[in-house]
Amino acid sequence: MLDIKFIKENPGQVKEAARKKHIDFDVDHLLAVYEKRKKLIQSIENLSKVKNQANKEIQNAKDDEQRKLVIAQMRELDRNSDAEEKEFKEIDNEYQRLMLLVPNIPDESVPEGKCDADNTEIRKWGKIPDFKFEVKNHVQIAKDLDLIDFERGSKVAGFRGYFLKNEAMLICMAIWNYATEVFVKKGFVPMAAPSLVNEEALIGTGYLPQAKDEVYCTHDGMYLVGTSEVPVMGYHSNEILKEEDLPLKYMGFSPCFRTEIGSYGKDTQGVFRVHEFTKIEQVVLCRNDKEESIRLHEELTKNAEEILQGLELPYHVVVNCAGDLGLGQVKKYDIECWVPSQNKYRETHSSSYFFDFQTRRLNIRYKTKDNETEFAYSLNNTGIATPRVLMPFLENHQQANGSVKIPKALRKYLNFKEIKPKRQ
RNA sequence: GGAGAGGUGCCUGAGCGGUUUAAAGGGAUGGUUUCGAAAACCAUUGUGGGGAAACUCACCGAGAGUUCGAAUCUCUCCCUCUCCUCCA
Repeated sequence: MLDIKFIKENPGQVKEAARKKHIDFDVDHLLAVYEKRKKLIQSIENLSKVKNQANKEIQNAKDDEQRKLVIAQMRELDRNSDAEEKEFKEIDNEYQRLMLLVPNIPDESVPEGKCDADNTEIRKWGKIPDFKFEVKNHVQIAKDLDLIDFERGSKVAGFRGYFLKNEAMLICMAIWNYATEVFVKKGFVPMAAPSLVNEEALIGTGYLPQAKDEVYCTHDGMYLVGTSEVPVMGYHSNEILKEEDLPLKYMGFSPCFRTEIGSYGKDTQGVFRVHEFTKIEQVVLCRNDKEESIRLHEELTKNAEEILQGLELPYHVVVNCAGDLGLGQVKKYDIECWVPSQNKYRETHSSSYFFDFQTRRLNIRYKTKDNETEFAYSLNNTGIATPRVLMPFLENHQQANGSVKIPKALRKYLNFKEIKPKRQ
């Protein structure tokens, strides 16, 4: 959510943001609704003032005669105010609805573009492996080594269902342990967060109302989160934090659920795009300082890169074009890992900052040293998502003999150095 | 799931139809005092909207209702606590 004062003073910037993000939003309509709402509020408040004064008169009335007279006048006033209040409710609903749909302004450095194809690479790490044998994709590797059972997965969980088995499951747990250790060392507070949440948490983070199709909801009006960013951001909702406690850095760990509506036919094989997965997420609240946001954004991105380097996975970082930004995002980097079978990089991480877009919705503020109350700024980035990372993991570490080698960083969490073919 | 008790300002907690522009205590901030501190005393101390300002409106879990008037009465919902039941 943006500040209505900002929208009023800078309608051009908001219009430009909508254009750049390829979002259809009528700024002039919002401002018209806002002005109408304001006039109604003023009118209703004037009436309240008159009524408040009349109430004092009733209290101070010397006799019943006078009291009855004022009461009669009040009844008349009430009759007129009912219609106005009804009109206000309608206008206010419309105003609240529209305010949730105003896009945040992308940073000047965000390139033009419509979709992920227009994202631009800013750096690369790691050597793309040069295999001297026929490369297998991760689905084949998983099948050959009995690591993931997709057939039985779909039997139980439907399309995109899967069971992680044997070393695949152990590796996922090792990756969680490894990543957790990295984040705790960096001062992040590790947190197992709820994945079943109420509507407020999803509105607050900017996933609802506009992306309703992508979220699972339950029969009792709860929702399954697509990322622990949602519960972890909700953690401090309606709170006033202390400036000296900022930045607050959390490592959220939770199952994640995504309907993947709108991605029919994409990545139908394997563990890249599934309905249910597990993710470690970095979530940060900081002061309302643009420079600090930018600095922390780079830091969160580097943290994720460090983990990929530990996993010895070649990757590159792209800056997302404006059309590939979410409603609230100011700027986003995706980190994409090299996938040998596809001969391209695929997204494993997404690092973004929001300024106060989320914290306004969630009402997360802090007291400055001068005792001013300000909205905090928020950021988040993936830490590591499993089993998605198994796709580049299994493929990049595959060996000519069909085994998969385990990178050193994970060895202390596992009692094997490679995944060997199982004897029949 | 069943029964009961509650949700009030930064915290504890009073108020149960008009004197509440929310008592009292604690905390915090400033001041007096002091070589300095503690203690004591004095003062200040919520949020949001409108307005240049004076000022004004709203907010006592959320929403609706009764009333000239609601923190206070009624209804619905949400949440917390205690006990029981069940349970990984």
